[in-house]
Amino acid sequence: MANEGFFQRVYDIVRQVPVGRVVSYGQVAALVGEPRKARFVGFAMHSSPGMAGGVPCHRVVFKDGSLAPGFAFGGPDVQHEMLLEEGVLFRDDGRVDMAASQWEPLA
DNA sequence: CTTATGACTATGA
DNA sequence: TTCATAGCCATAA
Repeated sequence: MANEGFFQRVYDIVRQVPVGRVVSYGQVAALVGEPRKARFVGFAMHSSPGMAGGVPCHRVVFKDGSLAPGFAFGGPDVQHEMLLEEGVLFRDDGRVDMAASQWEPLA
């Protein structure tokens, strides 16, 4: 493991995110051991096989809890709805309540 | 080989 | 609080 491409490692982490939880791009990057590649985490999601590949890219959000504008499954509203279905808590601003729904890796 | 691009984040106004 | 800019570095052409 860990010898695969950077993207492959990102998919591996995102795949471990449980339902009802979200992670920030920077957090995923940190979990793969490279916190400076936060942008490529998002880029990896763009190239990700999606749910079909076991990569719930809709659970990956900004550190702020905002969703990706314009690159979600058809609109941030769709991603927002999907997360609601998974039990993710949202604030009135339309942002994810990171304090309650951010995934904390259990080593 | 070089250049351009990007689902980010931190910082400053 | 929101908005704009800089730095970040892998991937594609």
